[in-house]
Amino acid sequence: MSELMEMLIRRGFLWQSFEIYGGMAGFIDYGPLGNGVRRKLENLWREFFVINERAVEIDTPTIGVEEVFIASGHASSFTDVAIECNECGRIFRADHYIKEKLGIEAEETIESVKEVMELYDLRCECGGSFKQPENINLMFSTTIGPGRGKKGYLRPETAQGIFIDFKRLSDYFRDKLPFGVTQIGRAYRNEISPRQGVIRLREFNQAELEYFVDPRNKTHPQFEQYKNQKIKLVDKFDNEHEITLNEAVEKGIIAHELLAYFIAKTREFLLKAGLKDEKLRFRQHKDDERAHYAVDCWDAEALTSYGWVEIVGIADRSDYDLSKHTQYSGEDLSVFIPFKEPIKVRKKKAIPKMDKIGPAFKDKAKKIVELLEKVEPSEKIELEVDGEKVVLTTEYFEIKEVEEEVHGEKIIPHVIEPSFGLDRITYSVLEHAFDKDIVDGEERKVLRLKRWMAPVQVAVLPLLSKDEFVNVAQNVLEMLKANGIFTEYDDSGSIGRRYRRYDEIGTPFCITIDHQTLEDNTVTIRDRDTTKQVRVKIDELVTILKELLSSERDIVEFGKIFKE
RNA sequence: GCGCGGGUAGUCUAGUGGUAGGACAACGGCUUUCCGAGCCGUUAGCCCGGGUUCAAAUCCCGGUCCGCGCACCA
Repeated sequence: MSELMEMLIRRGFLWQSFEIYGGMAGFIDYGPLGNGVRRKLENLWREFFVINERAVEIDTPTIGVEEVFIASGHASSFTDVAIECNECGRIFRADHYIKEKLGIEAEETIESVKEVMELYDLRCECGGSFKQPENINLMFSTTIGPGRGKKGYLRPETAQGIFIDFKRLSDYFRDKLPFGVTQIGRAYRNEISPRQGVIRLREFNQAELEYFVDPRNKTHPQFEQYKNQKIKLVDKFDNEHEITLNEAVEKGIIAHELLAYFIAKTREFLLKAGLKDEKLRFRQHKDDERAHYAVDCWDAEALTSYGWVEIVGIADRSDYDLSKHTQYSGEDLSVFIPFKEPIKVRKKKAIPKMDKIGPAFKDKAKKIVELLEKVEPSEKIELEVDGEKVVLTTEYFEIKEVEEEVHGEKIIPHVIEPSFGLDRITYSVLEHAFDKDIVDGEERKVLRLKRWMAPVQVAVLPLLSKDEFVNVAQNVLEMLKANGIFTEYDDSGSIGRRYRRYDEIGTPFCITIDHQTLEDNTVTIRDRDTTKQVRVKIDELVTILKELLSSERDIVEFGKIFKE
């Protein structure tokens, strides 16, 4: 185990879930400190992607009824057909294996795979024969209600909950594009072989923004502020670029401005969270790598001890999801976009002759008239009414040219989705912050978190655990807590030992109550990164700490240096 | 899922069939104590299940977790 993981477990950032029952791969518990970091990351995310966008946050169930995932395509594309060798026991994804060995594009169904296997006498690399192909579904399934109940799945992404609520959401935004909807929550994937602790989990935390736009206008008013920023890009042909976002869009490396905007904003967010710029890059998905719903996708990747790890996916999902849900639910999930000026359109229309249609078709007449409205008029019109074919000639309608005013059009919005893996980001932040240096000739472990990301922001430490120091320290502690600062108190062990304790978990500031405190009501603030101390009045402590915690200013600006 | 290697206090580690030992950490105390000081004391462990044996941390089987490789990762 890495030195970092050892510390994270020992100090209460992360633990193996179900540990006393032997554990289960793919699940982790956030201890007090890890949970603190993740919460702070979530709040930072809200600041960026909810408050500072035209966006809202919602919360929908983690269980979804089967229909949702049939429509979304997860029920089929999430299911792989697998074949297992009788001899060596290896399992392959059938379609991949067939393509690799035979060069055939096999359909991903059991029947199709079976056919190909028999036809070509498909064998394993080791020479063994294969068992019957089987479906492997990577969603967790469950039953809603008692008995046979209703089939449901644990959601593999939070996004579907947003798409399903689209009508309500569009209404909430008064049908005006663009708008964004976010959700922060758990999602579940029944990974075959979860590895690398935090990196591949079966239950994980997502923060997703679904940004609905007019497909003809994939721009963003705030793009200005990012367009001249240089960024590291790896395109789908593995070419590396270091160019401005504007150029990337103009050269067609990034499909459009809106994707570029979210790439830039994501980068800004990740840097603010504490990821190191030199360990961050954006990589475009290759054509065969993209999810079934995506037309273009860029990942933010962080360099960690596990290599480059995907931490954010920024995808253009086009109208895939809304169209699918329209199709499967029968609900109209389009948005009416008015033209600036209504336009006049001359067109031919079939005007029904009610006195003929009524007697001839009786109860079907009403439906026929409705359908007639929608079809291209011609001398002879064929319609399908309740599964029955009806042929109409000009006996039943006349063709007229009419002028109509059209005020707008219905379109299905496209959706741009920045999707964040909070667990991976939390871990990457911790790994990038983990450092060692030498203080007074001794090695020290220090977690150089951004101040606003630290789970314990301030530690209050009496120099001696004697009543006169302890009493003052307790008062300072209460004062800081009352002002919303995450503060801990510690009087156990020598002062040096305690500084090390808080360095290790990334606490940016230690307040020490010493002999001089008792004389003049001043305390020292010690900076985690430099170990410098300044002396300030207790009365000014809250104001100074708040300023320090929300900025990167140096403590020496705030008081007399007590110790270099 | 397959193969290989591991699993001993919170952490690291010694222990090849015969009373589980140490270091660090944590906790209590002593020491006028500003960068992991010292001294005394305390808490705390053989991954789980089965088998072999008079006797299993140790040998065997199965499971599980961790690491690595293969496969998988919409």
